[in-house]
Amino acid sequence: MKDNFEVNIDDTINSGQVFLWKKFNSKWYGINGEKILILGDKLNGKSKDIQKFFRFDDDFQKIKKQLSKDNVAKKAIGNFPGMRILRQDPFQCYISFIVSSNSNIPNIQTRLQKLSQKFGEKKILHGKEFFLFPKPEKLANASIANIAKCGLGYRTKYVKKAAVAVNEGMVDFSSLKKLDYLEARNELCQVFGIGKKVADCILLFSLDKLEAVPLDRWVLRILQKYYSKEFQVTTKTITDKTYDNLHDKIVEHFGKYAGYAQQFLFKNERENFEKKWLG
DNA sequence: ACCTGACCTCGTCT
DNA sequence: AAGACGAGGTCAG
Repeated sequence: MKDNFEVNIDDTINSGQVFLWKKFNSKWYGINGEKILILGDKLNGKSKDIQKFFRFDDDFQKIKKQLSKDNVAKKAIGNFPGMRILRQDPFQCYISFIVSSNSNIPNIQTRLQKLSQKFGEKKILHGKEFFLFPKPEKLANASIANIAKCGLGYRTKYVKKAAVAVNEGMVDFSSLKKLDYLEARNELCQVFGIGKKVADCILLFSLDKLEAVPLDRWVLRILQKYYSKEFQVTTKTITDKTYDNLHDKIVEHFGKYAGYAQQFLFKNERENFEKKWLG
């Protein structure tokens, strides 16, 4: 709680967790489900929404200290000491990462903007126009043809089915939060279009499972580059079984905050390669 | 059980 | 300027 002043908003927004954020006149405006969040230079610690979103309930010093036992992570944390993991609106997070498969950040952002514009509620704030993230019901009842107009390609049917699953109660986020990590991941993977990587993103970024470690191309690259002794990763993509084996070893190595480790390593490596973030 | 290929679309790079 | 390339995966055979 006491080190909230350390939060680096830019680094946090630009770490591939969220996509519906824009900066106007040095203020960030973002959509989190049914809410519009506004962030100035410093966090307004009074707002409950902001506290929840930035996970002020986490003992950040303790987490950093624990992860710093690993030298590579320590360096990444040193470079981005104010980056946090965000606690997002679960439905938005769920759709966001389903839509992220085999794509890059500008692409993902465009798709989500179009979805919001087409199916989300319009709001005017500070004289600017915003669209809230669509409600599950709205997406569930949307036609395949209309969803497809948002440039989702083959992910169209994933989104439709995933929204229906939530709308009909097959997927219930508050129940998932109560399950342990692996049970919750198995549940999410039942949804058409959600594999282990996407499930891990949803769990880490919206369902409080800090031991979730999304193993994407970047993380695999990082493991090859810096952890050839600890984890033998040789391929660009991995099978389901390798995913689980690797995940077990990673949690063993980093501990229960492994998800935070992943985020620091990911951010650091992407910055090395100057990948694009949000505008 | 593993492995491989196909997959939509779009921004970027030639 | 048109064409190729690849991007934070998943599913099906």
